[in-house]
Amino acid sequence: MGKAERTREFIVEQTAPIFNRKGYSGTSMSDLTETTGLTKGAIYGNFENKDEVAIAAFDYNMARMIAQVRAEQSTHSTALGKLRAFISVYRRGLFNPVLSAGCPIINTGVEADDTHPPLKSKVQDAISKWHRSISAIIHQGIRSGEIKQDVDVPSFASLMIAIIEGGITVSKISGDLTYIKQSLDHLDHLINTQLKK
Amino acid sequence: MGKAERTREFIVEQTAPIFNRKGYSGTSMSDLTETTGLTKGAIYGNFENKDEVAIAAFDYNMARMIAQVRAEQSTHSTALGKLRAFISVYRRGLFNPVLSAGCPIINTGVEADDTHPPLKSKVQDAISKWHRSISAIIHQGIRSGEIKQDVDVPSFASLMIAIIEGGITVSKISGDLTYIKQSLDHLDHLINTQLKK
Amino acid sequence: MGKAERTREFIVEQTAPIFNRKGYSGTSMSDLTETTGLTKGAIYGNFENKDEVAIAAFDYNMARMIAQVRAEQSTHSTALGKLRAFISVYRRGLFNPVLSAGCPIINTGVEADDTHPPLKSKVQDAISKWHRSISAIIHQGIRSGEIKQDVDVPSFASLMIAIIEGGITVSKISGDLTYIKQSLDHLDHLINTQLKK
Amino acid sequence: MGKAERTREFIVEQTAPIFNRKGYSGTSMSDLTETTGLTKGAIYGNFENKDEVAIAAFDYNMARMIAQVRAEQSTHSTALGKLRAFISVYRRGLFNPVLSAGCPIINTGVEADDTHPPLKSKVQDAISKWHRSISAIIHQGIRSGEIKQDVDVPSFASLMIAIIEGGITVSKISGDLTYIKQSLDHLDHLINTQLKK
DNA sequence: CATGAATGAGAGTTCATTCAT
DNA sequence: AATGAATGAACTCTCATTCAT
Repeated sequence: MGKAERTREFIVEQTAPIFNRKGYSGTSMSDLTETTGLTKGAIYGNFENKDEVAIAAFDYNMARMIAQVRAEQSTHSTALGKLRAFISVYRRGLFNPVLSAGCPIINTGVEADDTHPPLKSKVQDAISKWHRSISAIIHQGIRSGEIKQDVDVPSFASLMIAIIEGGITVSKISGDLTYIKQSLDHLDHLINTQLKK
Repeated sequence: MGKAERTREFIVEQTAPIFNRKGYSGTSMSDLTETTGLTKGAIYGNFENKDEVAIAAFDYNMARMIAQVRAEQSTHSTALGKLRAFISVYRRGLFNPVLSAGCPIINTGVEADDTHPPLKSKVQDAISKWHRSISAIIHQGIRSGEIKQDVDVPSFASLMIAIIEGGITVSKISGDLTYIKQSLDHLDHLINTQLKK
Repeated sequence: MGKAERTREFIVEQTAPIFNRKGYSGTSMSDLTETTGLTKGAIYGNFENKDEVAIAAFDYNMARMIAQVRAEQSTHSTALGKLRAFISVYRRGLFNPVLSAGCPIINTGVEADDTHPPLKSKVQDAISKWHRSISAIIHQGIRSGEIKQDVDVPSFASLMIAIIEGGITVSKISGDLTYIKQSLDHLDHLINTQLKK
Repeated sequence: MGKAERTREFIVEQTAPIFNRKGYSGTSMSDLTETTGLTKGAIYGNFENKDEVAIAAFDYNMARMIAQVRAEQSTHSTALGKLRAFISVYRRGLFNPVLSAGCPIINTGVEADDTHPPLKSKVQDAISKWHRSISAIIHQGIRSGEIKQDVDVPSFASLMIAIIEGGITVSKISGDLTYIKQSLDHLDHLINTQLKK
């Protein structure tokens, strides 16, 4: 890994939490220089502009979350276990460095939706990918006989995402962990009653 | 209502949708003058600063939503009907002028959480109030015999809010109405199976 | 004249000589604020961007030169007199506030040619207009019988412009007034021998 | 020629046309690295700073033009032939690689005049040298009996330079070759009528 | 009260130059 | 010598806010 690439990664690692916490327009280039200890020139030497840093930061935040889910999933061999891995990651939720400022999908999506097409598109991709990932796991569980055959897979995936995101987001902005707890408990219950044979 | 108050209301009505769509920092004072057709001075004559407009806009958006819920509730005399009124309002959801840019609670809360204490506090109040309102309706339903006695009222209220907000928010940012539909359908189901006697 | 328009004119008057002296890219917004005593906001309140100031400054410089020529021409009723008015203005040349930093057509054209299409186009318009103006005067002199009938009008106009611009520009950059003096003396001679009947 | 000197020449050859086209401040160090394929360090290893490259580039452009004139002059043994060599070089003018962006004397002089003393001084030297060169040829023609004795030598040299530079510059910025053509045709005529015995 | 020109701090960005490797 | 990442001053431009009219 060359020096440039290392610096690029360093900048992204350091600034990704700030973008997640303060949003795209709430994060200034000066925030980035203060956090990294680098100068503006150093950041512009490694990124075309602020957009590119923000996009890399979103990618980084997503990659970290996906890595956490994968790590959790790797300890489970069943489809239901892999599904519950999402819940486990979000249950650690606001104590988890990536999610402590709320889920990057929502944080980024809510701001970008009407103001920042490139980020919006990134967020939409992330949601689609997540939806496909959940669906694939359920299908695998159906094939393996763990999960009921008559499940409406895309609908369940949509509901699962909505419940998780609703829970974490309302807990984050209200400061009350009840929301995420109730959401995830309910989701566990749904998995046990609606999916599990 | 004096002229000043009428101008104040006019400004709030015109600018509330912009704040909901573009957020606090994404909305400039120039957006406000362009939308209202007024001058800077007219806005500063009626509001101390941008914060005060934003807060009034949030209040206005919330008041409109509450009014819609109240209108819907007034056509129902049962607790379950009143509860389902929330669902009806959000089901019209993204076709509804107030919610077309997503729920103001989430839109405002997500941005304000780490950057704007006064708005954050407004959002938290709105969530608490909503939670209390749902709880009160359930309690009333219990007293009237419509709703099971052993319901965990605060937990149900939390879950209800999380599911609604998760659905509308994920639908908004993904552009896919499935999320809100599945969420509200599921919530209807929960009301029928977990609350209704 | 409203206040905005007065400020706009003030900015242009004050900054036009700087643009002519230092060029477009050599003139910074800070040069403009220092010269005018205004703030950046005041300039940006009256002009879209630096380009717009530069274009207005070029127009202003051209207008001043044209005004000088017109004033000189108004004291002559003959075509030859009107033609010699151009020479008179350039003869005062480098002692004249507008031309003291060289002719704005050349100064602007040389820089803009490969770097600034809008200014380049302005300069080309100015040259065409000047060419047409000279041609029209010669034609009028032919009609009135002052000027020989067989003159190649466009060629003479082109030569006249080239000689004037060559003289003033070489004098400006060499610091030696001989060039402009010889050029204009020769041009006078050409008018007397090639045009005058 | 050592390696360092070869690199230096390579840089100058490659960048001289850019400086002539875009000017000193319009040419960035990045333009130089892109054009040469070298790195910043390579350029700073061979030149103290951008000024030094610009000066070397001006010298190179002038040397190329002088070489073209010399080559043309070497095919003529008479003073008038040597004088007409200047015209020939400028007649190829805008089709000639060195002059295609206009004459470096004017391009550099106009920008440097009020902003860059070292380049300005270079330009002034070039003009003086040219003036002396023309004067020497005329004197030689007088001595050899080709040229009239009563010619005002310095004045003719000044006029000649002004006409050439006016022609090429106005043609360059207007995009109309008439100016340079009329200027050089007229100069030929002047040589035949005012100098030639 | 309303106007809108002006303020001024700070935004994102560029670029000649330096220096550890 | 050459590299190219990093510097830091200066650049163009924005925007919430003020205040003379």
